[in-house]
Order: sequence, then C-alpha cells, then structure tokens
Amino acid sequence: MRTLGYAVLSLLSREDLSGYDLKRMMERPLGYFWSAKHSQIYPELARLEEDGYVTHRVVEQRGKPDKKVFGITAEGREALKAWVTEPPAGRAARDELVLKAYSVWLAEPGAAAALFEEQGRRHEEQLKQYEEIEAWMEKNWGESPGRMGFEDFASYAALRRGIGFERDYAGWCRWVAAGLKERQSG
Amino acid sequence: MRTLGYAVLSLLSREDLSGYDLKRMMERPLGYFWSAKHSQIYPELARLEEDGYVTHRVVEQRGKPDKKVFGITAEGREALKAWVTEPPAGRAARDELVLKAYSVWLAEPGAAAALFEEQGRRHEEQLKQYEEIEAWMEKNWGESPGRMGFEDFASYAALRRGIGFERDYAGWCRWVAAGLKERQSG
DNA sequence: GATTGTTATGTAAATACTGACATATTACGA
DNA sequence: TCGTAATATGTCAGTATTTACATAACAATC
Repeated sequence: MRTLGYAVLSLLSREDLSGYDLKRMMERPLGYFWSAKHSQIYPELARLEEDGYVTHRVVEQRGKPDKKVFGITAEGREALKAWVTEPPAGRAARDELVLKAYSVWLAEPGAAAALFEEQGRRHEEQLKQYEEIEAWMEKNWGESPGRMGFEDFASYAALRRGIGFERDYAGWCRWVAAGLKERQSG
Repeated sequence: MRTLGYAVLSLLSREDLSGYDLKRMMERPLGYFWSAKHSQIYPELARLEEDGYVTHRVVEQRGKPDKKVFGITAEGREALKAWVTEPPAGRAARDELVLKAYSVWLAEPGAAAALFEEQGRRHEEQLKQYEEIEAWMEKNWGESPGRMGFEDFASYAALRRGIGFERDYAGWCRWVAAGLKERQSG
C-alpha cells in the first residue's frame, strides 16, 4: 500500500469520517505533516474499501447533502499497526527556500533579506499556533508525556515535531536575513 | 519555469557541469535540500537549452566516454536571480516518520522505541557529516558570515539549515523513543 | 428570486517524479 | 577474456500529485 493509504487509515483509526471530513483533516491537523487533495482521497477510499481496509455507510443529513461515513476494519487496523514500526522509505528532501538561499549570492542583499524576514515571520506565526495547541494539550492531558493516554501522546509527539521544526526554521530565516543585511551596507 | 529548472541553474551558475555531474550533485551536496534523478535532469537540460538558459559543448575525454558540458547563459543567470527573491510556493509538508508517530499508539511500545532510536542514530550521523563540512568551511572561509565571500555565505547558509534540521530531528526522535520506553515497563 | 457559500462527491487532464529499460566506452581485476 | 564497476546519455512506463472540471443539496443573504 502507498503512504496516502496509511495516512487515511491513521485518521480513521481514531474516528469514523467521511471523505469530506478527511479532506479537511488533510488541511489541519494532519496537513502539518501529510497532505492530500480530495481528488486523491476519494479514489483512495475506494481502493481501501476494495482491499477490505475500510467500510462505509450512507448517512442522511438534515440541511446538508447525504454523506458516506467510512470506518476502519480490523484488517485495516492490523495493516496500519504493522506499518507503524517499519522504517520509513528514504524521503527526497525538497525545500525551495533553502535552494533559494543557496543561490542568494546572485541577488540584491536588501531584497533577499526582506524575503527571509517575511518567511521568518510566517514560521513564527505557525509556531505560535502550534504552541497554543501545545498549551491546550498540556492543560487537558497533563504535562508528563509518560502519564497522558497513549493516543494523546502520539498526537503530542507529532505536534512536538512541528514546534521544533518551526522554531528552528524561523531562527534560521532570521539568521540568514541578518547575514544579508550585513552585506547591504558594509 | 519549474523548480527543477532553477535547481539545475543554481548549480550551473557556480560552474559548468555535464548532465552526469549534475546527477551527482543532486545526490550531494544539492540533494540535501533538492533532489532529482538523471531521468529528470537530461530532459530538463534539453528544455533549458531550448529556452536559451543554458548552452552546451561536447568535450572529448581519454579513458571515458565523451560528455556534454553545460554552461549558464546571461539570460539563465537573470532568470535565476529574479527567482531567488520571489516568495516560495506553499510547500506540502510530507514526513512519513511524523505520520508514524501520530499512529504510534497502535504499536508495541518496544518495537516503536527501537524504530525511533534507529532513526535518531541516522539523523545524528547525518548531523556529524554536516558538522564536518561546517568545520571545513569555517576554517577555509572564516567564522564570520559577514566576512566570507557572498557565494560561500550562500553555501554556508544552506548547510546551516541542514545542521539545524538534523540536530532538532535527532533530538525529537530520542524524545519520542524515551516516551515510548516509559510505556514499556510502567 | 438570484447569488453566494458550505457541504458533499466525484472525474479528467496535466504535471511531476520514480524505477526500469537501453546503450556505449573504458578501466580493472579475476 | 569475462565480469564488474564507473562514466556517460538517454527513453519509457508507471505512479503520484495537482489543477481544473463537474454536479448537486441546502442555507443564508441580497
């Protein structure tokens, strides 16, 4: 199975969801570390159902169109569980901003510094959002990772990665911007 | 133009290279933040040449097959320069290990801890390699980012991102592993 | 009554990327 | 001399992903 399939299963292992729900989860919170458009999700759900990893039931709604709510099967849960402890496939790192940094010597230092400052701001904003979620988690689940529920710990761990990433990335942006500014005047 | 084109131009703006050279650079050092297989590179070079961003000459070699050495044109350099200060397209973050962390509550804590410890080791190894390059750069180019050559600063900046990333990532892996171990016994 | 927005589900076309196939030169070692 | 490895350049099929197209129910507002 492809990673997208496991991404879908990872959400369905926590709660039953429609394709539309999944689409929204792929924006937030899962979108922070895995993303997919609805044009990927609907065919993937069909494939997962064909393979026996999920099933669906139609739910009639008032004030909204009907929806198909998907649930994970025992088989799907087993496949997901087995996948979790397998080493991840060697990913191809791709970061456009680092590529730009690598060629920044061609640019006007002032214009480049503005870019990296703006990007720094963006990552600081994202960091702030993550930290708010972190505060909520710690308030509701406790501050000790060892004492919170296992499922909560998993969510907390994923969030922690996001916090580390954004904090470090923002710092790097600021550092690059400062180095560029030094070149602007003297 | 697509990002791959700028990745190729970013290498050719520093020195003339053959398709095969580019392929190797896409493994190391560019591969640390952008990667492509040779099956992408050769068609991309043809496209770039058609658009007037690069030109090539055939170089005969002794003991090796002939090669096509590509060089960037003034037009290519201008296009690259303009691209550098434009904000990057909103990337879709994809990290399989974080996705696994999100579903780690389904797994046996022991097996999962082993995975995260192994991944931590990998990132620590990569960090060590980066730090060796960093030491070489600082020895040869000076320790002050403001005083080294602009092109050197650009290389140094890209490396710095790699160092920050690996250090933070390795730390996170260790933290997750520790949290999982706590669950193993008590 | 018409337009806009949200929920809801899909398909199709285009682009991007990977992995396999394909070929040729030369060096080196068994 | 035969196989293996490195250098060197390409194509092609399949997979993955994005963008655009397409439809429909219902709510709220103008």
